[in-house]
Amino acid sequence: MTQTRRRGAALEAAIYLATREILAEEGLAGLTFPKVADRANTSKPVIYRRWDSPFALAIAALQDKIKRENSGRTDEIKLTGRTLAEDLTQVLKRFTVSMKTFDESYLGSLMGGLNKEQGAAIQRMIAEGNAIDINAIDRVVKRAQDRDELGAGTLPDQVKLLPFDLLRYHLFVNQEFSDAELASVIDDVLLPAYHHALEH
Amino acid sequence: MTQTRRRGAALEAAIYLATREILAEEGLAGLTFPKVADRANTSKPVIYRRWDSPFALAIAALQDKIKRENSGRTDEIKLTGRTLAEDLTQVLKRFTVSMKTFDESYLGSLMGGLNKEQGAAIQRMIAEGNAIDINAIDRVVKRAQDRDELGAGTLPDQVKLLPFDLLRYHLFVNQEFSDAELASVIDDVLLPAYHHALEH
DNA sequence: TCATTTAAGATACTAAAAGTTTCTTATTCA
DNA sequence: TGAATAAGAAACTTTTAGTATCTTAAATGA
Repeated sequence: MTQTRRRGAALEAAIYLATREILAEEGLAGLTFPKVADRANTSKPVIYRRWDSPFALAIAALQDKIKRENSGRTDEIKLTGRTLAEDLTQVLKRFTVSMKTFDESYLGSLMGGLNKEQGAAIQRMIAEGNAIDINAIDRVVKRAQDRDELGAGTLPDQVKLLPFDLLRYHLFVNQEFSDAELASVIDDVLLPAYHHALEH
Repeated sequence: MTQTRRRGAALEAAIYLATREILAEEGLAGLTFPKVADRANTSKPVIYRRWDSPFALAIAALQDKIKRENSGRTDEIKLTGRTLAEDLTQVLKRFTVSMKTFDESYLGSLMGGLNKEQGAAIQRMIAEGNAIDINAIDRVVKRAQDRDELGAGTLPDQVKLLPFDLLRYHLFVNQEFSDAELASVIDDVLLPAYHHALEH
């Protein structure tokens, strides 16, 4: 057996990696210091000396990953599109990519302290809710068409679901969504979108 | 001391209440049977006899609340608006209300196995991200204005943040967001909204 | 109303996991 | 090469989850 002993940055890197693996597999609820020490092939005191709580370690581990894989901020992209649509696509695609190493691990790991089957249970509930919400929008659009406010045709499902997704997101992250903001979304986003898709 | 002993429905109601309180305060990670028994002024065996896991109890407790406070489905509302905007407002306001007793407790509690200060830490990160994203959209809009694709003016912040919020939501709930869907959001929602707000 | 059944609750116990202390020894650096 | 620093092993304490047993209150029904 090679008598080697890691320390400093190399040791911390191993601890962060182990932490992220446990987070991915078991979520925040399953993240304990003994498990981390075990998985990183080190000992408990090493972990206890450095961090105060599993949550603090989780934050550190994820920030470490972001630092390593820094894929750039959305406002530092070189924009090369020739149209508004192309520029928006560039920004949002970059955002999606960086989110996948950020939110997915970061918020995803932290917020979703769920395992596989638990996640599946939640998925079903969301799917049921979506069907109901699409229905609701269909009725609203039908009424608008009947009174000749909108032309014929149908909206894409994700356009129908957009306001519900948006409101749910704000509830998730505990951000207030005021009546004024709701009115703005309706007036500034939904109405233009509906009229664009369902012109006379 | 009154020698009274609850059972059946009354007992379960107290257990559900205790469960929801713990969920709200400590999240799913903090939900344990002994804590519930203690808080509901009953004993551990009562809980262990009825449920297999804290997660199962959490689901039951939240479904119980939904059953009690059933505020109706969004597609069963009596629509009375005289315009598309009014109908949309009715649907989305009702959604917001019912979400507050559904998602907020339901998905919110389950997905966010976080306590108060942990939630606050996440809040700060989101706020930082938002500033960056608003910046990115400002640059995109500026370029479009420079090439005379859009007129003068500014978009409301929540309109700028909308696509980012939407993408984050989908990552949260682990729903794929395909390139085609992204393109549809840009073409069918964002472009009409931007043109509407920033007309020549 | 009283005997019988059912289920709640108290208590003590077991098991497992978290967290701590102490000491040894490998690594680093002057 | 020797002193300082930090890693790792191991034994220990504390806490908490989970279980088993028994007593007794509440419901049921002849």
